[in-house]
Amino acid sequence: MDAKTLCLGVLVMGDASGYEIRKMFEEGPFAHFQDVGYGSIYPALAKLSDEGLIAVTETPDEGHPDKKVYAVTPAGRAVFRKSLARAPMTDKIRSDTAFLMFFAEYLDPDHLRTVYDDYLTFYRERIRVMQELDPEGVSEGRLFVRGLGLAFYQAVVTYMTDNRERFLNAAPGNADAAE
Amino acid sequence: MDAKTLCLGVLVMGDASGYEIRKMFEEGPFAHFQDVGYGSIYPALAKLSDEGLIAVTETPDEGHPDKKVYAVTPAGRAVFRKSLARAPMTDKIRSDTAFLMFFAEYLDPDHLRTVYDDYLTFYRERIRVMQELDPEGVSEGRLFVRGLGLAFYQAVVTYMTDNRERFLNAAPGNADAAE
DNA sequence: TTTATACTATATCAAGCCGATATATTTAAC
DNA sequence: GTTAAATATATCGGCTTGATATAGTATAAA
Repeated sequence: MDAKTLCLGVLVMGDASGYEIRKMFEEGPFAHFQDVGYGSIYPALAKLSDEGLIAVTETPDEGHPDKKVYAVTPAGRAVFRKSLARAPMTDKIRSDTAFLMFFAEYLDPDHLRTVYDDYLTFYRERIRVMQELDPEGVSEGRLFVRGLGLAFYQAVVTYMTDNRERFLNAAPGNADAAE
Repeated sequence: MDAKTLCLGVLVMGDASGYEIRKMFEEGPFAHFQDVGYGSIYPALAKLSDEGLIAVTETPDEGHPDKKVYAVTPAGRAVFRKSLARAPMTDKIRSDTAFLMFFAEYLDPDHLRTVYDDYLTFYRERIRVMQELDPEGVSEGRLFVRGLGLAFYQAVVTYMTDNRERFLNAAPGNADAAE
């Protein structure tokens, strides 16, 4: 999904600024399966605005300087619906930590242990935060996707907890460092 | 991880051509947690070559035309090890399918069902392929990462199998199509 | 046998994305 | 009273992505 579609998705749920859209992907409901940064959001909003798919309202007062709140237009809603009607492309998972663990034998054992435990801590914390959501009034889609995310994070934590000692001891550590 | 490090990683396991490197990420042992295409691989190999981190051997005969086989140099091995010594950045998961399911209420129910079942089929097949690997002579790191991948794919399949009927029936379908 | 399809193999390109950075105000903390 | 964090918009170079071009080889079908 391109940045334009992601922005439209956030806006069909309610008006938002570029900053607020970013927060949705950083900490909000999309954080565990999509990401888009300012460098994509602001150009996307400009293009969507040009195409008449969203409308902007500038609010100069209200504390912060020149906040621009965007709202999706009926045309924007139609375009968003059409985007969803297409077959989605396959998932993309990029885990540098998995790549690093793949090469465990090339690593200093202490570094491997640190990376391993930081990774576990990160996902345990993420699960904790996700479990806090109050399901009251939340859409079926959002609840389902949250459950899916929880299921696989929990699988990762379980696997890594169960195999921790075995893996950290089995990895020879710095195998051919003196080559 | 940038394309250069990913290429170095493949090459420390054994000499390979650009085409063979690509296959490692398309179908090989890295397929489920990293991806890199020709558009990144060939420029990366050129740069690594310039920097003396890999050496190229052209084999004009042997059937195919001008196949270039790359081998990592001692300097390349050192650089690769240093890359792994850094703290890896957090995982990036981009699931357009999850995004689509988040907005289930905006979708045609038949389309949602099709996407849902295609997704399940895709991951069931991926699990089947991953389970085929013969663990004989495979490194600890590779076995661990494969187990991790299997664990979370299985979690996804289990969750989606268990919640299929509930979700597909609960999603109202085309909720506000006539707005 | 010829034709078509798939595979091996390298390479480039436009469009778009990513991470970092710049700028500036406001709120919160110490 | 000062520092740090949060709010807020925006840009930029470098890199990645997906598509495309090119071309020989192997395999299978007609």
